[in-house]
Parts: sequence; C-alpha cells; structure tokens
Amino acid sequence: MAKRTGEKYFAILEAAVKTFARYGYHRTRVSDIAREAGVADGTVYIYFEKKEDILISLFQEMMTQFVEGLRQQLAECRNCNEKLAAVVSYHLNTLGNRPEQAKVTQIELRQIDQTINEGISQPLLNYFKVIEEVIAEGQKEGLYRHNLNIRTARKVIFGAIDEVVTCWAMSKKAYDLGSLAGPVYDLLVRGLQ
Amino acid sequence: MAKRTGEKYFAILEAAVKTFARYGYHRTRVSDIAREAGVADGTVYIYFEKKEDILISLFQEMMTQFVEGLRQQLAECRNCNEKLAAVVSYHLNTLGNRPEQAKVTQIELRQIDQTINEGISQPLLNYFKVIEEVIAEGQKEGLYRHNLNIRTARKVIFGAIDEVVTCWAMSKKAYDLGSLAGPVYDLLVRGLQ
Amino acid sequence: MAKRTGEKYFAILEAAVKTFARYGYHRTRVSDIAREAGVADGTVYIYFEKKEDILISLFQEMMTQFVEGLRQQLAECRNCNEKLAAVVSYHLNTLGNRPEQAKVTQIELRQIDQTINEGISQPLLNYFKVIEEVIAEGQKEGLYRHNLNIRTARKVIFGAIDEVVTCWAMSKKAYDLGSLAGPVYDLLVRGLQ
Amino acid sequence: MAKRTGEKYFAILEAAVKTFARYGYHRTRVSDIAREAGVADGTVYIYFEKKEDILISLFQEMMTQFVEGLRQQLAECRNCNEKLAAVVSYHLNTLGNRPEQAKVTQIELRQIDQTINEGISQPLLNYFKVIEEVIAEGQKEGLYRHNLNIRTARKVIFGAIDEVVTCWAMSKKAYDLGSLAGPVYDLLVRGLQ
DNA sequence: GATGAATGAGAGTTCATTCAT
DNA sequence: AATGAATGAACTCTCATTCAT
Repeated sequence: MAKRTGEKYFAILEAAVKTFARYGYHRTRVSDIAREAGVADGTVYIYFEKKEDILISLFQEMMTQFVEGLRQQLAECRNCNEKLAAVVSYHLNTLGNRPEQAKVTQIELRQIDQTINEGISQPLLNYFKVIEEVIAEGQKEGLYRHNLNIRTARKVIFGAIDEVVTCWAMSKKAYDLGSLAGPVYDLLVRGLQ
Repeated sequence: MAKRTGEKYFAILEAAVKTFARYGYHRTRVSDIAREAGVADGTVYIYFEKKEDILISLFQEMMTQFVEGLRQQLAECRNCNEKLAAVVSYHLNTLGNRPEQAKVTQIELRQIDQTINEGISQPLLNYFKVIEEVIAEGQKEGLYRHNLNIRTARKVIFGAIDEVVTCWAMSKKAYDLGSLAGPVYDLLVRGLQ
Repeated sequence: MAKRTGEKYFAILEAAVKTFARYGYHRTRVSDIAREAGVADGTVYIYFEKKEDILISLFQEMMTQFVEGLRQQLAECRNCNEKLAAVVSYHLNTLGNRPEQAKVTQIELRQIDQTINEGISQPLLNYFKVIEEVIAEGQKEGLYRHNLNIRTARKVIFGAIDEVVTCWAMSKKAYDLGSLAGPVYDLLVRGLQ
Repeated sequence: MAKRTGEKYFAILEAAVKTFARYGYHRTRVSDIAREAGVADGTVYIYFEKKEDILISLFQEMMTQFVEGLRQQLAECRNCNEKLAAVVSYHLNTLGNRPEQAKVTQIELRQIDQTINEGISQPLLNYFKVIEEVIAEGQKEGLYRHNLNIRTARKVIFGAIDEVVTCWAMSKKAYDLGSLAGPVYDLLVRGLQ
C-alpha cells in the first residue's frame, strides 16, 4: 500500500505543509489536509500509511531536494571555507525563502516521537554527512585543525544554524534569515581553524 | 486553583519526569503519572491546571535551578573565557548526569505547541541572557571581537550545545556527555575571538 | 457538521426517545443511545452536535409534527369553541397515545438549561401562536370576552393542559389521558367567555 | 447524619438559592455553595446528605412556609371565590417578590429526576390539597358546579398559575407578576362556575 | 482509484463525596 | 462540629483509520 507518488501525492503533501504551518501538526486533522488538497479523506490513505507518514514524507521530500541542491552548490566551491560558507548560506536562504517549510521543519517535525523515527533521522544523516565531508576536506586541505572531532564539529555547526532558523521561525520573521549567513559563518569557521 | 507547591506537587513532578522520559509525553496518561506518584488522578488537578502544565512546570523548575546553579559557577570565574567554558561544561554535565531530564528537555518538551508557550520561552530567556552577558563581558574585556552580533553569537552557542545534548539524548548514551565540553568550548571560543 | 437528516438520524432519534423515557436524560449515556440505535458512538456525532442536541432535535421534530397535525385538525373546525376543544383534545390524545414522548416532553426536556434554549422555546412559540390565534378568533366571533388579555389566556390554557399531561406522565398512567379533554375544555372555555 | 437544622443549615440554604438562581442547579458546584455560605465543603455534608438534598430541602422549606402563609390568608376569606382569588394572588405575589426563589422553583427544581422525588411531590401535595379544599368548599357553597372533577380542576388551576410564573421567571421580568392575579382569577373562576 | 460515511478506541477532566485531623 | 485535601468514578467527544460502494 501507500503509493507515495503521483499527482495527488504531491497535492496532499502541499496541502499538508500549509495546514501544518498554519495549525500545527497535532491540531491539523487528516480531513483538513484532504479538504485543502481537494481529495476525500480516504484518498489520503491511498498515498500514506498514516498521518505521521505525511509529516515524515514531507520532511524526506524536502530533505532530498535540500541535499541535492546543496551538493550542486558545493560542486562549484573551490575550498572547504567556501563550502562551509555555502552550507550556512544555502541552509539559511532555503528556509528563509520558505517560511511554511521552515515552520514545519523546525517546529512541527519535533512533535513526533523522535525515538521511533528512522524516517526523520535517515534523511537528516545525509545532510550530516555532507557537513562532515566538508570538515574532513578542510583537515586534508590543512585549513582546519586536525585535533578536531569531526562529529562534534558537525553537531556544533548544524546545531548553530538550526537554532538560528528556529529563532527566526518562531519569531515574527521581521528580518531576512539569509542575511545572518555571514556572521554565522564567521563564528563557525574560526572554531574549525 | 493549581497550588503549584507542596510535597505532592514535587512528587507528581518527579513522577512526570520518569514517565515522560520512559513513554514520551503523548503516550503518557495522566493516570500513569498519578500512579507513579502514588496519588489519585484527581489530585494531579489540584496541583496542575492540565496535563501540558505538568510538562511546562517541570521545565520551569528545572530551568530555574539550572540558571541559579550556572550563575553560582560563573561567579567564581575570572574572565569571560572561563565563563564560557563554565557555561558549556555546566550545561553538558548537568544534563549528562540527568538522562531523564535531558530526554524531557530535548525531546518531550518540543511536543507542545511552541507557538503559544510563554511558559517555555520565558525561563529559557533567562538562560539566554546569561550567555549574552558573558559575550558582552568578553567584548568589554577585549577578548571577543567587537563586530560580533551578540544575539547571533548567543544563538550559535546555545544551538551548538543544545544539538550536542540532543544527539546524546537520542543515542544510546554510551559516551559521557560532559567529556565533550572541552572540544565544544574550543570550537565556540575561537568563533568569538 | 451535524447532518440532521437521513435514515440514521431518525434511528438515533427513535432510540433516544426510548432511552430517555426509560432512564432519564442525565442517566442516559450517549453510548446507550448508540447501542439502541445500532450505530457506533461516533456516528451519533455525525448527526448531532452534542448530547443536548439530541434532546432538542427530538423536541423540535415532535413539535413540528404536532403543530402541523393540530393545524389540520383546526382547519376542519367551524368556530373557535370547536377549535379550543380540538386543541385540548389533540394535545391530550397525542401525548396520551405516546407515553414515551410524553415522558420526554414533560420531564426530560426540562432537564436542560432553559435559559439558553432557543431550540426549545422557538418551536413552542409556534404552538403558542396557534392557541393565541384561536382566542383572537373567538373575540372576533364575539364568543370570547374582549377584556381578555390574549397572552395571559394562552398561558392559562397551555399551563392547564400541560399540567394535566405532566401529572399523567408522572403517574402510573392508569387512566386514559384523552378522556380528560372534555372536562378540561369545559373549565377553560368558560373562562374565556 | 444530616442535621437539617441550625444556623449554618440556613446559611447554606440561602447560599444555595443564590447560586442555583445564578448558575443553575447543574452548573453549581457544592464548593460554590460552600464558599457563598462561608463554610468548608465538608460542612455542607454535615447538614445535607447530598447535593440533590439541598435543592429538595430548599423546596421543602419554601413550600412549608408558602402553604402556611397561604392558609393564613385563606382563614380571612369569607367564601370560596375570595379564597380562589387569594390562592392566585398569593402564589403570584409570593414568587413575584422573590425572583431567585421563582427561578429555583420553576426552573432548577425540574432538573432533578422527578420520578424518584418524593421530596418534591410530598410538599407539593399539601398545596394541591389546599386548592382542592377550596374547590370542594365552593361546591358545597353552591358556587361551583357539582359535575366538576375536583382533581382535574386542581390541575387546571395549578397548571395555569404555574405556567404564568414560569413565563415570568424565564422572561426579563419586566412586568409585575402579581398584577396578573386578577385576569388569571377571572379565567379560572368562570371555569369552575 | 476514489469516495466519505461509519467506526470505536481512547483519555483528559470534573466534581460530589469522604475522612483524617 | 468543622475543615479542605484527597479521592476516583464517570462520561462526553474527537478523529485517525477502514471499507463497502
């Protein structure tokens, strides 16, 4: 079961971002999403196993696209510093331009039992891998310290950017998220050197 | 209503940490907490307005104690670097020694509608203030850059530590969280200089 | 929401009369009605907003039918006296033949907060209007006094009949309610003349 | 148990009229009455068996006083017509001057399972008896028809007055209830003759 | 594939009543 | 007699999920 593809699959996903961002995951009824997507309640269950699945699929689709786009950006960078800058900038700009996605990623996604959720951690690991690759590269290039624990550094980097996004997503969003890329990069790159 | 003090208040709070950490917020029934605390279901509602209230009160009590303890540590530091080290170390050690609290803080607490929750953000702001004070002090002492945006720096610092804790809380906790204090401090302090 | 029509709507209504009459409104659980109607608990809430709604809808359906039937009877009467007799007789006979409805109308219906209930007073007003029309007609025909306050007379008439029904509904119903129509009519008509 | 007398007994009763009239029987908590009476929750249960008991006792006290007062009035009447007029007038004036009692008598009292309630019907029967005595006397005096069924006539009389009070109690009480005594008496007395 | 009416498990919360002090 | 903290039974309503059409 659960087709996970097709025109209506994406219609439902799109409807879900909107309603989750507006009402929050728990206060959104499956029927709300169905109505927004213009399909019947039952139809949702042709494309998704259960409600949680919608949120997870949403994240997976977003994350896949995100990592893909990020990798394209990185391909054009000449060294690890440029790559780190690209990571920060791409992360902040991508979510800064998609407030609804940001809301879902930063807030709603955390409403699910994290303990079980392979579905969330797996796609996230791909992103983590990218960051860790950049750090390792920096060490090879001699730009970053060798006594750096790559995993810890990755946590610091991701955590820092993530918190910056969360603060913005929970705020009135009166400022441009992307404009924080420079300062954040500065803070992080020095730590690695 | 809602006494918010007394022997049973704390018994319920203690029972709540345990059950939330074990089953997660949403899968914990109020009656589970009551049983664990050795009181009747109704008694819970003498001390708390509603289920959500328990989680929030839990956080507030923890946070108040946390900030208080942190301030004591900082009082003994001679400069901002020592203070920053103290923040990182205190944060990681405190939660590292209390896995149940860590689980609740990092995971369960995010299960509530963040949009509404003054109850969560307010106590957190006190912690944020401490961090920002340390940074400002560092600038005054000439140890930290002046072109630093204090708020952004705070987000980076908090986000970094928070992510380190979250990864640990979601892991099998096979390593000592406190032992990451040094590396994390190193990464952060260089960013500020 | 609340479909308020369809096969199951009436099945639930029918089940409600029975259970309300048997156990009383407050002691009837929604699940009792559902079981009696042969539907699931949740189904009740597809057709009714809330429990109270069932009782009110019940009354509205009954009242609508009642007034309709009464109007048909009155159409065949040649003067206001015949009409008054018809009102008394129709009222007593209708409820006399439907003990369960009588129980609900006279007893259970009064278990709801009367202050709020438009839903109850509105349909009743239609009946009141019929009575008042009969009185006014009687005055025009010269059969009833002109110094009669129509509203007061209506209250007296309705109150009298209503009390007769209530006494019967609360009794063992050993006597035929309809047989009181004559005496009651006699008492009332003289008052009007 | 249940002292049913003493200073606090009446304080609770008085508090109950107020709160019942204000919030309705079902929405009044025992603790509301206790607070209004200035006693502890538990104290209520020294004087009353259960919540229902308060409402019933209230009615009994009111009814006893009512019938007593009515009997005094009747003692001064010279014939059954005067007595009937006294009944109507006394009933309407008494409740007309005590809106809170009226609310309780006409509305809240009916919120209890009438089927069981000896406690309500018993004191009411005393009033019924008074009315029936008046009618019987009228027949003896030759003023009222002999083919009158006394019980039915009593129901008509009581029902009529009761409805007049109920309408007033549920209304904004913009008119004086006692002023309806004349018209109501007129309507009723002619029926008896 | 699509529908949407029907299902029924599930739990938070209230509050009358009790009883140790 | 008086207190009021504690009890725990009771029940409505929601909503994710199913399945006959």
